[in-house]
Amino acid sequence: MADELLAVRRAKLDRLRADGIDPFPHEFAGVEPVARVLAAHEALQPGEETTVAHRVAGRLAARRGQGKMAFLDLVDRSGRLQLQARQDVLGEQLHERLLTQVDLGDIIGVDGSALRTKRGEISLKIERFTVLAKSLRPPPEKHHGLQDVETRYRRRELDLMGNEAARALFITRARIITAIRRALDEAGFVEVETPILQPLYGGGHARPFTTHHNALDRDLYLRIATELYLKRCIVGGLERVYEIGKDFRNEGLSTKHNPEFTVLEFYEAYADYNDVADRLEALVTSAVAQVGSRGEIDFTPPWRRITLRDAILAASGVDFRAHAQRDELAAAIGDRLPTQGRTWPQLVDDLLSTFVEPTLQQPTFLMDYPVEMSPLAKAHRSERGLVERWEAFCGGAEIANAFTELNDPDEQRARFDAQARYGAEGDDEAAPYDEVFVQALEYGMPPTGGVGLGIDRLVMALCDQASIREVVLFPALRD
RNA sequence: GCCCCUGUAGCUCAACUGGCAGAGCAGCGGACUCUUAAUCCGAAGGUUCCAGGUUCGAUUCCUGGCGGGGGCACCA
Repeated sequence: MADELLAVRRAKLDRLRADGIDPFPHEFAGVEPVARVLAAHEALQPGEETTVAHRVAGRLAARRGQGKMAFLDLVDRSGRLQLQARQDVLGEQLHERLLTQVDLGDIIGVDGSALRTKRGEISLKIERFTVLAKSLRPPPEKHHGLQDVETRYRRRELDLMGNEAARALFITRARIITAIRRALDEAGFVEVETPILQPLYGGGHARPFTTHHNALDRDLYLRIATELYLKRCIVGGLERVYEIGKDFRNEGLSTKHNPEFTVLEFYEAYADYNDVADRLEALVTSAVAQVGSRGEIDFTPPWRRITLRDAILAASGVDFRAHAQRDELAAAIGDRLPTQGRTWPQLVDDLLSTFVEPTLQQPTFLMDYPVEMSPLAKAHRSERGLVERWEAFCGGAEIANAFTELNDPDEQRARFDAQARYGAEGDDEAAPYDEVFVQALEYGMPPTGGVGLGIDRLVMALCDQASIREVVLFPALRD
């Protein structure tokens, strides 16, 4: 019974204290990662012992043997190391304490000397050990790990503790982000932090979360994007800026959507959407170089670039450019999609998500979107009615979105007015008018290319994970 | 919000067509100085998610609820 398991561990805690041992000491200096110990003794022959001293620390993960010699497995963030406990080394009292008062799951520190056992495993012969933190609850099952999906998400610490693959994945995630940050820094970008609490949300098409500031007695929104603030940094002359952080969207949960998600946005003055496409390829390439890529997707540049029009035409036979009127387009679609009550831009989006998006397994840029779908993008230099925008897809999902940024303040004002009309017609995701942003453009923003990249989606693609919950440490769940 | 699947010991999983709820790991007692999913002996461990219903009898079938997973819708 659970209570008995807890009581046993409590009793051992009391026993340690009774023996004058602090089960929660303050520090344990000079610890080496176990991977370094293993690497240092590769050359040892089976049965060979050394006097090379090492100090390691970590969680006790397994124990074999209960007699005068026992083997223990110690796990730290770098790996797993076998410890050899010998009564003739430790003495009867300490040996007994190690085997009876120390439990699986306890954090212990060990001083010992390296050897390779007769069976060939590099190990540390325990000369001294220290309880660094007594574990009062039983750890996950030692060889199946923690399997229950709900518990893995809700109690991620147990998932990380019990499942090597989970630890490895989140380390990989961190390395991907580091690689991207380094590549941007090396390209002369300035990392900035813009408000998460915003008086007005903007930069995307989504419903926001609302919160309240007591002292100001006013509602604030959690940002849905960093776009408008980052462009104000461009206006101010920073020229190359980026931010990596959380955006929040008040929408449903799915394997591809978490209400808070990590996004990279970067803006580059004097660049257009073609230039920033090249840069995104380069960023992802540096991430792949750091961590490799599991799965079927080949991120080697250049990625396929195809216009949205040609992609939809090839997949569905419908040319949305030939049907500028809503009813005409609906007629061309016929009964392949429900068209009732859908607007022209929504129909284009339906064609994209139904016929094209699922087929985009390998990295692909879809170029040139209708202006109605893109209030912050600059008009296409040669195609009337389109803007210079692309979205990047892989594994059947969108990972990035970019445009040549609209920097004409009068046109931006007109685009906001159009959004306001959509809002009045009932689109509760229409972008709100942002006068401060438009005034910033009036001071002059250089021609600029900007990109938003979904970090969680990228990690999913690089790590071959089907659910965003596998790549977010603490995903949103129902209570 | 809708559809499908799912919930059994601390953990990982069994339990035939409705017939005494079981095993492994962990824990407990014991044996063991080169084990590595250590092994062996012994004893224990349960509100089968919750509430009803059908039945002589429900982990099993039915209804409702709660939680989870997947899909749809939503979501650029």
